[in-house]
Amino acid sequence: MENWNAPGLLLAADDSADSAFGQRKNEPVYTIGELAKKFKVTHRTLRFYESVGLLTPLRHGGRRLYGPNDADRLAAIVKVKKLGFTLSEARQMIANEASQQTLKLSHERCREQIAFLERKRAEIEAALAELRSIYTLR
Amino acid sequence: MENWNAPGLLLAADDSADSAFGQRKNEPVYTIGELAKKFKVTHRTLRFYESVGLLTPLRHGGRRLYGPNDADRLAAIVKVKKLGFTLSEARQMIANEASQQTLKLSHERCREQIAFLERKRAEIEAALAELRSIYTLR
DNA sequence: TTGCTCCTCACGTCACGTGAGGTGGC
DNA sequence: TTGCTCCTCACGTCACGTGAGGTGGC
Repeated sequence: MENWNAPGLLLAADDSADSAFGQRKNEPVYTIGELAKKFKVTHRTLRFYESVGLLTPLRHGGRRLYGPNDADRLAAIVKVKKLGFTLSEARQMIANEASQQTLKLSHERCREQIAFLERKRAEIEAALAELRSIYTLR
Repeated sequence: MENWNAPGLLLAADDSADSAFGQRKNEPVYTIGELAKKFKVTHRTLRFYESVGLLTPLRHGGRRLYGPNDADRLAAIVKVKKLGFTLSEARQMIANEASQQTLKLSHERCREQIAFLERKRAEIEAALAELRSIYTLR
């Protein structure tokens, strides 16, 4: 693929070529459709993230243009969401970070989330057991 | 507790004493607070279920009075929700049933739900693995 | 001219949560 | 009079989904 960092990997050090808009030059730029496809989200999701200030793409004409910074932020958001956190929490965890790959996740908050997901898993397993008994019973 | 059937158990046959309001006589009646406590739901939830036609309690003055039929229906709703179905699905599954304990759950729909919950469980387990690695890493 | 991708409203969805402001019986 | 439980609006929440109606470049 392109020279873009996969989610979870280190961010290439490039502190010299940031433009006035906070976008690095000579790096990939995506339309909304391209970025949506890359991260398996909808156009609507990207516009929604922008409306709540999580993404701030440039514009070319009326069209949105997403640079590497946007892609990095989106990668972080998607990752945090997969861990079961809300967008508000995502906002805090990726705020003011030089590298979005290093999430602001306290030990305490991490414990809580683990406990929360374990409860959810237990609920799902109870439901599965019940459904399987219903299924084989009939 | 009272002579009310626990969720999941058979419904006592009592087709002789239904009043004009579809409530059996000489059987427990609950206020909204009592029913809420019994099923560990909020007042708001019971009012919401009524607003969408899932429950139809009688009234005494302005106050709601829930009879055994309401309790049976609520037991069924709570059970269906625990299996991960929506309220719309709950409505279909308990519609026009002599006994709410026998859910209208087709083999096909049952399979689908099992598959759905297995996917969710896999997502949760992936998240847990990631969170645990983050937790021990720091 | 036709397709494709993009745009901006703006209401809808799901299952309630959360006040505000008030009533009625012990 | 004070508490307690109940009542009815009605807006808020979360994360988008889903049209409607229109634009712009190949």
